[in-house]
Amino acid sequence: MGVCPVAIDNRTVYIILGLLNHEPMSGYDMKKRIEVSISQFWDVGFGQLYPTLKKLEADGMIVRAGEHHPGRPDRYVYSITDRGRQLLRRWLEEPASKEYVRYEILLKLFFGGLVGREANIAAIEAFRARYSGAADLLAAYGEELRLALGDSPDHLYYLLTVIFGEKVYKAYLEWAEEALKLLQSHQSSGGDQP
Amino acid sequence: MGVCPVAIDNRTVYIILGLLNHEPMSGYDMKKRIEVSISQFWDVGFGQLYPTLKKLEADGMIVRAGEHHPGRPDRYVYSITDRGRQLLRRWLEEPASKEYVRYEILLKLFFGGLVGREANIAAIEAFRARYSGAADLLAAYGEELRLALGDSPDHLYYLLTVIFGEKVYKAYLEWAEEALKLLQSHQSSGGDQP
DNA sequence: AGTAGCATGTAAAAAGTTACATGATTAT
DNA sequence: ATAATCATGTAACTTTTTACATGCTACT
Repeated sequence: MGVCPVAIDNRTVYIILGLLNHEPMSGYDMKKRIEVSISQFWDVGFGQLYPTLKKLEADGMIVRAGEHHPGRPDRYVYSITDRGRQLLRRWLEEPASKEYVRYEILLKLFFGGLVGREANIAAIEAFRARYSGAADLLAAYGEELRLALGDSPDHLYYLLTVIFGEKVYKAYLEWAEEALKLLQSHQSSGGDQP
Repeated sequence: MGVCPVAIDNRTVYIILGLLNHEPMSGYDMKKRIEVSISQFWDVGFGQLYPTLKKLEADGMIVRAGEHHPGRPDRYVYSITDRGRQLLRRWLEEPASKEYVRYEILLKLFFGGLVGREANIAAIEAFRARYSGAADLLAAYGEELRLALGDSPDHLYYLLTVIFGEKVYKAYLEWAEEALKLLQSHQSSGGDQP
């Protein structure tokens, strides 16, 4: 009591607690769950996951049940405790921090005058390729979720995050189209030295 | 030669080189420039900027001209060297890394079932408030840039990054509207303990 | 007299990435 | 046989954030 033993800003903590609040699972399970949904807006690697699990257990936010299947890899299933659920709820009720983004493509375009049209067009094409498939996949997943909305109160919340992705990916693709048109209409002379 | 002395993944390096490629300036100047434009898609703090300047100078990518105004704070103006320009160009021609995003609001909504409607609605309202003003400001800046397109070949590239922001912010706001409507139509029973 | 801006930095801590290490099982 | 998946983790490194430290000038 008194001193808070768990880091406040470490979102890995809350991702773990959030997943365990739904059902007990192993670190490996968490990683898989994260990959198919959460990673789209907040990714977590093994290098963060396993150490954070240890810390959360030491602080009594989660408990570990060792499952030693002889002849198979160890598998430790974690569950959330009441203290952990409290911590999770406290975080959920705090205002969310500002969005954090890093777009290397925009960095390169911002300084794009140095290299000329072709390199910049190629960069935008690559960007578009990254999202044209992803947008369709997300839309399909969104459709599934919309149909299964009644199955669980959580589905509505999952859907909100999927709709976010749908809109943002659509914005990405529209931008790529417009950017390519703009670059093609303004023929710049390229940035190579004479 | 042989070993590359400058870190490959440190984008602060390229932001510095990109700015200096345009004109010589001090670290403090760079920070201000970054704040009004680049920070929207890649922010850099003083704690990264000054140490990176030292390293770039040690590696011969930039040179420092000391300006000791007696009675005023020291001011060191940096310029890019040919080696620095080479490094910048090499980076510009490489494919851009994948976009990196962190949306805490989506994390909270994903686990939003635990706290009930009001907290989630408040989070989305706060998100909307963050961007409704920003979107207008960006649009105004975009208009200026469109009118001044002929003044410099760089303006077209700046405009591309501004259009990106316009589209993405618009997507944010549309999502917020839709999300609020969805939450209000599906009256969930709240997540508090009985 | 106090605040804001100019201008430089450092130190420590936190967060995140990457690579490595181990070893079983299952599918091709 | 070989590759992929299951399953755990550690160590080193890089990156980023936060807080601190200094001191002058100009404005209110």
